Amino acid sequence: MARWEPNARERLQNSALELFLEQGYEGTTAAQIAERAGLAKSTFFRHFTDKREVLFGGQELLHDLFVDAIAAAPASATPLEAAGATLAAAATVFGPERRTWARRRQTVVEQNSELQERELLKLAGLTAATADALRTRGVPDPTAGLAAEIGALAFRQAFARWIAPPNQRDFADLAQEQLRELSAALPTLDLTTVT
Amino acid sequence: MARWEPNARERLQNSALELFLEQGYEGTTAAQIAERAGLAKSTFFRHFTDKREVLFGGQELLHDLFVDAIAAAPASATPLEAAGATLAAAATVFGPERRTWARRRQTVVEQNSELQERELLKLAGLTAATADALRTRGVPDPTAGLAAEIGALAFRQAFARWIAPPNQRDFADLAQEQLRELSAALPTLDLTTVT
DNA sequence: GAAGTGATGGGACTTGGTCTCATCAGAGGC
DNA sequence: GCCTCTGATGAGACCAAGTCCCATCACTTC
Repeated sequence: MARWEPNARERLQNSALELFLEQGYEGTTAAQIAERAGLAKSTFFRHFTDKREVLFGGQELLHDLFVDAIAAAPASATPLEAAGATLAAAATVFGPERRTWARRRQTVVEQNSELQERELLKLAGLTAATADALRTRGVPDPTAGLAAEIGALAFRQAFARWIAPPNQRDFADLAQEQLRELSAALPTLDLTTVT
Repeated sequence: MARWEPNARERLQNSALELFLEQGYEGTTAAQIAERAGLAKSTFFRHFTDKREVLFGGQELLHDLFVDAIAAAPASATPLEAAGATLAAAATVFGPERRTWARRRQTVVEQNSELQERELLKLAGLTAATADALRTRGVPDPTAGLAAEIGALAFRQAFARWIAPPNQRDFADLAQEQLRELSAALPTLDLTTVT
């Protein structure tokens, strides 16, 4: 019997989510999470810088997927099309097998503002990376920032629908639909006069 | 001589900003802030729920200004014009006399991600309130969310320029300019085909 | 002058998070 | 088969954030 069971990181993530659902985020101690995973508190903080971070794995992966997706988009793609490519890339991460996990995670995040703050920071990072990648591609400001922001909005809305209980549709479908709806709505904001 | 010097809250805010600039945010203790303000640590947490919150006063005021500004906008205003009204309302808070304080505060926030998280949460709250106010006004989705998001982007960019060192221009000017630039850039994102 | 109110001080306590040192399993070299 | 090196872990001391409770004191009101 090995002293070290494998996948300590995963075990911590699963134990954390279980405990958060049972006792709430604030009602759960880092030491409890470690204990359920068969580890010590100090080991928890060796794997995650934060108690919050245990719910935010794989953010670097998304970051790279986004940047690569824009770099790989054809030169003929419009800024919003390039942003749409990031959503398609994200769909490879949000497969159907992750949906129930994402749902459970979401119920926890919704109940705690520290977690919402962390989520906003991560999303802001992805948005900034998207805007940078667009600028690298030659898209000028303020178009690059605007396209990234609209992409982020489509991402958030698509994610919310992907997780909404009766839903069975793919993330990719929902994301493209959201982006299409947003782009269709652009003319409705038209600014005729500014005082 | 009164036992309680007046303006405990303000004194704490000023002491905190001073200490953060001298020693950094993480290098400063809540107890130190309280001490410089002539108060006790427990009193600090009676005035601010967080160590972070000491840098985020007056958020409720902005919230109300935003909501009222949209409610007061003429019925003929387009969604982006209504969003622009929130920026004009914000300008009453960001007067020239607050600029140096805002600059100092910004240097602290830029150095710490916890503070950036908090700032993102506050801004997200304002954005959501703006979108809600637009919906109340009869603006349908997704236009309402989109207009609020663009307003928030204009706000962020205007704020950044307002505190950028050589600047002397009013926040109101900069905000309207940013919003105009963004709305002018909208056609450049046009999504011709979505795969 | 007595009672009430509100802001404060002080200190105990829990938990997040850091740091250091010892320990132990496995890989590879001899 | 033994030795050493490495890497993941455990244990515990330690600091600061944040909570809580209770005593204290200035000011107000009756």
